[in-house]
Amino acid sequence: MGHPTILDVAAEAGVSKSLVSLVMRGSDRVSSNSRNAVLDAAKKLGYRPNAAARTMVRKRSLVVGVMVSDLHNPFYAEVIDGIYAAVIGAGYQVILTTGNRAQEKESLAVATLLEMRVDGLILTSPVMGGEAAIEPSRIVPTVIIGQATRAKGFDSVTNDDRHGSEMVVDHLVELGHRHIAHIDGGAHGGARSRRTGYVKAMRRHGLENEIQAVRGSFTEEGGRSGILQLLSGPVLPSAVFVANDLAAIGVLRVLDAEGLSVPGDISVVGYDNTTLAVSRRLGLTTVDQPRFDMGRVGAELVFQRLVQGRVTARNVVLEPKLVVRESTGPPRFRETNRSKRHESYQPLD
Amino acid sequence: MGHPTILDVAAEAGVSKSLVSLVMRGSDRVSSNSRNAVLDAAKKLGYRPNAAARTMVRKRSLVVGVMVSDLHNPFYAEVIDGIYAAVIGAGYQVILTTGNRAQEKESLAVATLLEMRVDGLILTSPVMGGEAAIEPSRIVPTVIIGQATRAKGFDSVTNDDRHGSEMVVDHLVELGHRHIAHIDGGAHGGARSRRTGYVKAMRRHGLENEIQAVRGSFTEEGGRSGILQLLSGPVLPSAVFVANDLAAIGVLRVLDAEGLSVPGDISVVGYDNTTLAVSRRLGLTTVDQPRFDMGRVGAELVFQRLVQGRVTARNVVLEPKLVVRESTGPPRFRETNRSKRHESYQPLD
DNA sequence: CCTAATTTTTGGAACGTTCCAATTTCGTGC
DNA sequence: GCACGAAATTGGAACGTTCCAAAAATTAGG
Repeated sequence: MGHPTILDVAAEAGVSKSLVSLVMRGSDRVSSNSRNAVLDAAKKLGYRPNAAARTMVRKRSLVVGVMVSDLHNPFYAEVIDGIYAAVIGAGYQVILTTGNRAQEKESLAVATLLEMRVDGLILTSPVMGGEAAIEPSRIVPTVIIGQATRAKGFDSVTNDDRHGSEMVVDHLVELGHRHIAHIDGGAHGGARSRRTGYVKAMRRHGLENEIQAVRGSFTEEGGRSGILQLLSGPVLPSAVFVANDLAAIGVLRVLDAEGLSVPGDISVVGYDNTTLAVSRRLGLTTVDQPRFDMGRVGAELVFQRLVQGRVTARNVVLEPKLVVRESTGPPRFRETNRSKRHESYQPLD
Repeated sequence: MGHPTILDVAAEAGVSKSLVSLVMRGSDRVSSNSRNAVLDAAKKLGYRPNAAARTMVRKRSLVVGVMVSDLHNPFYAEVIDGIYAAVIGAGYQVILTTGNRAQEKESLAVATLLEMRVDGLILTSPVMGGEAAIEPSRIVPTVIIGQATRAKGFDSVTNDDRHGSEMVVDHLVELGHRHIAHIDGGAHGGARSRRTGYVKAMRRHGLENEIQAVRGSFTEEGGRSGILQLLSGPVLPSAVFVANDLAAIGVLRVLDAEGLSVPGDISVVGYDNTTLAVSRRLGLTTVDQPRFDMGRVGAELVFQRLVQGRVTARNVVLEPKLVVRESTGPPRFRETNRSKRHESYQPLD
């Protein structure tokens, strides 16, 4: 005989199953006598409500499901913290599954959640992109976190990659840099915005002709190959803005091997403020995404649809924050020198 | 109107609900005519099985629940990979919850899983220790990963902390070190075994009088305070074995600030082989726990109880692996010098 | 073409809750 | 001590599946 049921508790307490149900749901229209009898019986038998049965009859589970694209990336841990805060606060539960960065595993993970009849679904940067949300969003309020999208049926929460990049360039310009290069993150969504922000800010500062963006990727190898490209060029930039921290680590490794000092010879900036950025010797200047808030807001968007019945899609963009550490500093040569050297290339300003 | 049910599909396909059920479960005693009709109808209506209903009538969910103590620690990500591999391979599903290193949240996370009627439960190093498993294990096959226990009703999977520590000492001795200090991890379970292994190995090498273990913790701050203690002592050890990588990072930071070179002036070893250990400039020599296998074996233990009906508790201890990187090297002075200097303290050998 | 054996299909009961309308119990005022 | 309203309690239906015994359809053998 497996789990005791509400009926076992009722028999033990000498009341009806309905009364037990009432007590379990915390109703206040139960005499304290009965309540105690039921509670005692439940404890004695080790009763535990059966969520499956409850879900079936209520037609909702009071659970929000989260598909985490990559548990290896501590980035999502904090997003999940934010999700938990909002979801638990609303009296719901959270369950997680992971797709481990593989498309078919992600699909399976989402399917599992949908079959469990979660009342809301949160997807963190699925590899298959916004596509992943289309089908689920027809069934259940769905939010994508960390991937911009302008789709109709679901919501998204992202950080303002473009503005984050602009802050990086502003910071470097303020330090006196002019020749600021960018190693981008490839063709991915976020990568493009970060690149756009870089270009836009450079233009804004009148550094149009100093723009130098090379192809990289969101991996250490991407940073490595990017910086090697820059090193093989005619002029070394005085600062390089790398698409994310991991790639920035790749850059630092190469610079180290080449005997170039950071930030003496060259300043380096990453993006994401991962633990990588704070680890060891040199702290990496980087951009911090408001991860906790991204999770919290994601969950809130779910509840807006769930509770208030909102149906129009919302795409929330949160402000990132520049975190200045030791990998950036003034350029070695007074910038006036450099700009003079380059003067002939500058048509205006 | 919400989800279509098996009855809707049956009506659409012009067959009975039982037949639809049969098809959905992949039975082979269905004519291919009916199968196709049902499959078409299901697709047309967007049918998705209701796990809650299935769980209720079958009295099992085909789900293994995992309570992850700390999603911020990438250590568990790989453990979870191992769990997934074994669980999915067995035709079950995985769902995760997290306790975020807080006792009451862990309890809630476990309760959620139990109410969902998971068929097996895996707990990764719960803060409340083995206690956490006692109650659940009366209901469902339960395994604790990463925390040694000799309890009766459930299983555990750990790495051999003692042997791991011994390997560290062996490695350092082989390099020529004699004065090897240890910064421990506090009163925690694993910390104690690591310390024991250190002491045991030192004795085995006849270095009883070189034993120097100071109190630390599994945090960066723990490493920092530990090394400061050692630095304030009369003799600087030529090597220090730190309780885990995070604390080792703390040690490296202090050494760096003090202008001591690693491994020139002092060798440093961590434990856990986290990404911290490989990041940036210096690779940290450390001990790698077989995380994937720990997860896999954990899941297998669940299935042994679930499928084969094993009832006696099993405590599986897996072998860790020494990973030698650049933070260890021969001591600066030939060891003969040092041992001569210390000869008077050594009664034997 | 009939019968028996086999394959395919079916309806009803069960799973453990919640919901709801109906019933019982309790308390109060006269 | 009775009537009445309020409070507390109750039993049955429903949720969407699986299971099972039984019915229906098909096939094979003569």
